[in-house]
Amino acid sequence: MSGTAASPSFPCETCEVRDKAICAALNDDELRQLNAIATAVKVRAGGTVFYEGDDSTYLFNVVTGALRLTKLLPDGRRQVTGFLFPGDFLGLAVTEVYAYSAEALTDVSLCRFARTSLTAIMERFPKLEHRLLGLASNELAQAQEQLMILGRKTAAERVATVLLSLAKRIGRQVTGGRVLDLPMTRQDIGDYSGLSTETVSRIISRLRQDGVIQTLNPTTIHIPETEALVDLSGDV
Amino acid sequence: MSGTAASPSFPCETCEVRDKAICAALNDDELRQLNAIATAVKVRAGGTVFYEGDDSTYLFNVVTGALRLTKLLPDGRRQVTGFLFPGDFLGLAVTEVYAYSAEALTDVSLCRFARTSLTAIMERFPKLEHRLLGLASNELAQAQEQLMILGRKTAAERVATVLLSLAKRIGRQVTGGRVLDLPMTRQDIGDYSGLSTETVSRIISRLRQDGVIQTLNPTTIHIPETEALVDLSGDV
DNA sequence: CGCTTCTTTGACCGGCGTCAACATTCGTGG
DNA sequence: CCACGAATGTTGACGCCGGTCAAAGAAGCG
Repeated sequence: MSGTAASPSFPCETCEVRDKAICAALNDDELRQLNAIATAVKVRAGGTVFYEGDDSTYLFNVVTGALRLTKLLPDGRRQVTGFLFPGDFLGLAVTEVYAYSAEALTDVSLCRFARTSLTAIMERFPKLEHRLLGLASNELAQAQEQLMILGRKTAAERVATVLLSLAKRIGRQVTGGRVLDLPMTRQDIGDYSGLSTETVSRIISRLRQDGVIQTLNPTTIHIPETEALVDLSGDV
Repeated sequence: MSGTAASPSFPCETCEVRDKAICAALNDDELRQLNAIATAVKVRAGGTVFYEGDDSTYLFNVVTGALRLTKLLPDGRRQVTGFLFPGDFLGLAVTEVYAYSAEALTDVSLCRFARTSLTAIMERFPKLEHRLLGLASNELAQAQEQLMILGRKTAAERVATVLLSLAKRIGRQVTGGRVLDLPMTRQDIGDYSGLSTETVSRIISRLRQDGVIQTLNPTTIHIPETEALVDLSGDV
C-alpha cells in the first residue's frame, strides 16, 4: 500500500498477510507470478464484495479489515456463516455461483484473483492447490464446530464460544487479560449463533454482571481470564 | 464384490463407485496405481470406523452402506454433522486427528487409503488433489446449508429439509412419487437437525396426517410429491 | 416368545423469541 | 460546536415453540 522501500513491481513483499492465506505456500519467485494475476480491491464499510447467487468469478485474500458472510432465506431470515479477518481466504467454492454474500464490516482491502487465472496458476504450482485444500479443510472443521454450537449449545454457551473464538482471532493481549474490539453488531453475532439480538445483549450483560467480561463501550470487550469463558462455553 | 468377468488384480473396474468419489478423477491406468495403495474394509452396522480425536491415519471411500458422523460435547450432548452414502469421501481433514467419529448405520464396505500414501500419489497425479478440493468445496457448501437449517429454521422446516435432502440422495423413484428408506433413527435425525427425538417424531406424524408423506413403517417413507415438502422447507 | 430398542403420543414447563420502551452512540448538517 | 435523527444496544413483560418427563405401543432380535 505505502511501503517506503518496497519495489513497486512486487508489492507482496511488504504485504501484511504475506505469510498467511494462500501466499504462504509460495516462494518469492512464485509469489511474483501470483501477484501478476492479482488486483488490489477496496470496499467501504457496509459495502458488499459479492452477493449470494452471483457468478463466482473471483476469489479473494483478505488483506485488512473484517467481513461478514451471510446466507438468506426467501423470507429474509439471515444466517451469518462466518466472519473473515486479515489472512483469510474468501470464495473457496467450486460451484458456479457464490453460496453466500460477503459484506464489509469495516473498510476492507482485498487481493482479488480471477478464478480462471488462479486455476491456471495452480496447474503450474500444485502446492498452491495443496495449500487451498488445507484451507478448505480448516474451514470445514470450523463449520463443523459451528454446527455443534447451533445444534446443541444453550444461548449462554453460544455467546461464550463466539466471544472466545473472536478473542483468539482478533483479540489483543494486554496486561490483565485480553481485549476484543468487535467489528460486528449484536445482530450479526445473533445471526451467527442462531439467537436474537436481545438474547445476545442480555447474555453479554449477564457476563458483565458476573465479572466474566468488562465493557468500556458495547464494541470493546475486556476478558480478564479466558478460563472463565471456557467454563461457560460447554467445551469444558 | 462378485463380478464374473472382473480381473482380480484390478477390482476397481467393477466397483459400484468407480465414477464417483475421488476415483472419477482418474483413468484406468492411474486408478490401478491408486488401487495399489487401497485396502477394502468392512464394518458391521453399529460399529465405528474411527473416533473423534483418533490420529487421522486413514481416509476412506464409502463403497456400500450408510454412515453417521458425530461430534460430542463433554457432557454427552451429540451433534450429527452428516450422513454418508456410497460414493462419499470420508476423512477430508488435514488436521492430525479426526474432528468427528464415523459410525456405521448399516453394514458398510469402505475403500481405505493411508493418508501418507494418498499424499504421495497426489503429488504424482495433481488432478487427484484437484478432485479432492472439489469434494471439500462441496462439503463446505453443504455444511453452510446445514448452518442455515440449525440457525434459522423452525422444527418443521428442518425436518422437511432433511427428508428432502435424504430423498434426493438415497430415495428411489417409483410410480407416484419417491420412496425413502431411512437407515438412521429419529434420534439421529434429531441430533442432525438440532431437535429432540420426540419433536422429530411429532413432526413426521403431522406430515403423515397432512398427507405430505406416507409411512409403511417408521423407516420407509413415501413422498407422493416433492413439492409439498419443498413448500414446508422454508427454501420456497 | 420375551427383552431391548425404537417410535409415538400426551402433559407440562422453561428458555428464548417477540414486542415494546428507553438509553446510548454516532454521523450529519446547520 | 451543538442539535438532531438514525442506528444500535439494553432492559422488561409476556407468550410460544420445542424440550423434558412419562408411559404406552411397535418392531427387531436372540
